[in-house]
Amino acid sequence: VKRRPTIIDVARDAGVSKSTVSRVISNNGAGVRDETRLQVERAIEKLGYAHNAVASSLRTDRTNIILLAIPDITNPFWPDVARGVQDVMDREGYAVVFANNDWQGQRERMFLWMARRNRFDGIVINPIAVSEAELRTTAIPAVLIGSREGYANFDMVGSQSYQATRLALDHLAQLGHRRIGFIYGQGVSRLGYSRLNGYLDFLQEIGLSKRDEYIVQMPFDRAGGFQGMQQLLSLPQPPTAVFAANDILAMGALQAAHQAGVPVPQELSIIGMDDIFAASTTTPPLTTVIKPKYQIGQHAAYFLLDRIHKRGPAEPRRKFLACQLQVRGSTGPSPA
Amino acid sequence: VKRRPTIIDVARDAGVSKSTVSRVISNNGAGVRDETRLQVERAIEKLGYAHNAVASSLRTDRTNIILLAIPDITNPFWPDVARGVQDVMDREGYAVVFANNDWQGQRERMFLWMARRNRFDGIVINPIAVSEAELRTTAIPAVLIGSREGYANFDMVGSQSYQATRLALDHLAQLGHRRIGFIYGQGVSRLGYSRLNGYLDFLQEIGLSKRDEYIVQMPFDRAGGFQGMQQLLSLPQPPTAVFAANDILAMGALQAAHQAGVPVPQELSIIGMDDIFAASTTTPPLTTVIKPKYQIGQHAAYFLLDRIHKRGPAEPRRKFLACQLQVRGSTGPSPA
DNA sequence: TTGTAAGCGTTATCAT
DNA sequence: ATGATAACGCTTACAA
Repeated sequence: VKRRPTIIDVARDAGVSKSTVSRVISNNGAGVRDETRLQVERAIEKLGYAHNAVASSLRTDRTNIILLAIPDITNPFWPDVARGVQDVMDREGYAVVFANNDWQGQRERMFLWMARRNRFDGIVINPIAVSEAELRTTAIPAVLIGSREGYANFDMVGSQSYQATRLALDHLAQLGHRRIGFIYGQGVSRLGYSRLNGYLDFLQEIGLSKRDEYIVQMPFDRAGGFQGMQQLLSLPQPPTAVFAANDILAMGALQAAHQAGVPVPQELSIIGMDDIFAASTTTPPLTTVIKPKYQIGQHAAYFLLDRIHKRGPAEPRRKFLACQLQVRGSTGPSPA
Repeated sequence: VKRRPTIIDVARDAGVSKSTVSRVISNNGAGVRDETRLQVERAIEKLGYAHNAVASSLRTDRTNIILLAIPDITNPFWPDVARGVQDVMDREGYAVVFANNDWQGQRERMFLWMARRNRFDGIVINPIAVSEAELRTTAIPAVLIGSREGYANFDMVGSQSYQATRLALDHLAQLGHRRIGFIYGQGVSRLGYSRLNGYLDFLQEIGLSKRDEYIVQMPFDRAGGFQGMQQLLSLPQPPTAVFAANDILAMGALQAAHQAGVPVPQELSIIGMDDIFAASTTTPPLTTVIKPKYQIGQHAAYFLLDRIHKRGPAEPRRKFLACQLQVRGSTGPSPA
């Protein structure tokens, strides 16, 4: 029976005390004579010693693990954000693990509890069901991705989605569209509301009346976009342009138009949001609004680091990055 | 200054010993009088006590966390597999966290070290760079997803990809195709080799000579498929059918065909592999080979649980699930 | 059924 | 620069 070696075994083999071994390992050798350090390193090598982070965490109360909680790993929006988070966190020595909840609130809670029980050092989350109070009782520094009402005490990083909505709708209006549909996702959250508001405000501003049948809410995935568009196309007077709350929905919508034989953009314009990679490869390529995904991830990481190290202002911070219109082939002049 | 409460605080408040508190928490009350248990539970509630899994793990040497290491979170193949793993692991009380390495071997290693240092209980991995030896020194029960040469000591779960390749090529051959191209991914690994072999064997069997210019290796993503197809189309005598090693590549290829104005399937047939959701929504919808993704995940979890609990056979186990042809619109009779 | 006490493998404090 | 020693918060024999 061979136990895993501990620093005590290493200390014995190197002929020093375990404190010295610990110094070599965690302060990477600061305050240790070079010769001694080498001795210890040789012993570590020889015994195949592996640092026990669990014991270390118990003592230091830090794990160097960050949880990134997202609803839908299938949406290519997230990997870009994740890269931003990881690139920053990596440099600071944190590992970022993903927690995908598949739009299930229960799963989201489960992961939050796991993070708490295992004393993860921070959380970056796009919340779907968890309340601010729950997030607070987690007692782990957290920053939110996206814009949410009712999380006044947390840092938040997202994009200017109201502005982004306007960008999209303005584009359609300038092309002469007057019958503009809107497809957005349901989820348990308020996600999409700022876009819905942007949509409603805009209609009013340019003097169009709201038509309830032009607003459809569907599951936040490609199939949802597909269904949503089918529903819009089945109307006696379908819209000539459709704004989808994200590219995934828009791609589903585009697919539905294809299947129904409606030419895009000649008879129907479709615009999305996010600018995921796939948006550029549809037929026709999707007009959309570019969201600074990677930067969102980076800023979330910066905020989180400040929280973890208790530096920076105590009040919650907000950062909403600007978006940009990306015109491609799925939008064109209104047929009317 | 308010410390986080420990079982000692709870014990004091409830007027019992900390062993009793521990029993209430971890054996969920077995061997504790109901009355005492209630007392303890009240104290837990009152103090807002949260179990410290780090301390617990140090003692028990178990964390109840499983690492799922994958190369490319962007590929919708993985979420389905992940769901299979999670659904099984959930029931056993394990949390599954994702480690996405973006095809970077260094990242993969980093996560493996994290899993080791933090004493994760198991690993499900689709390895890209890490060797069997490295995986072994991790000293954590692991099972591999996919079929790989040179990991003789590990359980492996995947699909019958050689058979799957034949399914695809047979379909093309029956449609009369004689000039069949092959696009596969690079990655650092041998991934795709069984498919390459299947391809070469098949050509030989039906009496076609291998044409090197028909075999292209590209990055394992949509852009790779796009480029690969461009390359094939630029040949003096391009293939009439292309087999792509997965749907992502196939979708990129389809896109390239569209852009080049080559009608699919009239002048060019494209077949993929995996049957990710998006494959059914391209124009035309993609003919592909269905892989039992969810089941692969489930079986990997079963194997892993057996390893963790040291039950089941000691020898490495293999499970390769059968695939199935899914004919859609992207394949048709050879134009020749 | 409950309590006592000995670890688990570190890090941090204080001497030397 | 190094060593002794006391935590960190929990689980688990063993005893009562």
